Amino acid sequence: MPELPEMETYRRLLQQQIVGLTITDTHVEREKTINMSPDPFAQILHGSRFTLIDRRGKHLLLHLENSHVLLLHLMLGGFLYLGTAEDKLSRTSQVTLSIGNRILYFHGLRLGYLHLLTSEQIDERLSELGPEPLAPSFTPAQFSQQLSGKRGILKTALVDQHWLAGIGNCYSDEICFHAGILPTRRIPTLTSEEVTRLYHSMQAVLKEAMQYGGYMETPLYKGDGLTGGFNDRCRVYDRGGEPCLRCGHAIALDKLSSRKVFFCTHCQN
DNA sequence: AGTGAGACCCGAACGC
DNA sequence: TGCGTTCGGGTCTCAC
Repeated sequence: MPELPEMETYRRLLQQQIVGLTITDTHVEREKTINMSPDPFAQILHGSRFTLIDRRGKHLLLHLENSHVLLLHLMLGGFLYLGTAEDKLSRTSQVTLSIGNRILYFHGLRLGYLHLLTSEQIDERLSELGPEPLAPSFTPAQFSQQLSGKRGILKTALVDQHWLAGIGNCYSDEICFHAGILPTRRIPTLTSEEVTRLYHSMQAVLKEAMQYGGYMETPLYKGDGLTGGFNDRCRVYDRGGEPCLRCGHAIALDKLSSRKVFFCTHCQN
């Protein structure tokens, strides 16, 4: 579901929309979503100001001036909405934060969570994540070196958050399609030329998706013209049976350890 | 090390 | 219309 480009879109927009503003109220409808009782949660947050919105992999980090950090993972189906009290959706929003004259809704956090942590706890929690695919330090040589130790299937590696942080089911398929390489390939069979192509496709696909605001269906706020612009730009993901946009052959849908894989057998090999 | 299964959770989609 | 059932999907954990 929400992957790096979606979370990065949220990061950019929230950075503009809520940094500098103060939390005036909190509501927790589902206690499991947070990591403490609602009372201390409210006590720490109430009156605190957002100083920075950051992202690591698929996690969003909302930094507060009291040195605490809200760590958000949307998992599947989670989404955010920044609106007024009248905008409250009929579906449950597990946590809401009142910020200025608006409310930040955390919707659909079924398996997702919003944990309030200290900066030390954050470092601990995020230390297991692999490198950021778009970090300048993540070079083609680094990518190639990481792949060289692996014998498994390409897609499995791409979606492994410990190995590389931020890519999920959709973008792994989109990247492989862009590179013309089957996601089901065994890593040792990849030539160095193919590894280089994969690296550049990863950069291109993630950057394009970020530029168009990712594929989230709901805008972050009224008038948000960015979020979801990548929705109809997916080339293979969720297009099983539909014609490939490059060659017209039907997009194949397969399963790889209970995970869907979409690819074009004609354009990818 | 890689792979697969099961658990987690609940809205959505489906079947009758 | 409405009730019950199934399914999905990221991540963690535990087997093999």
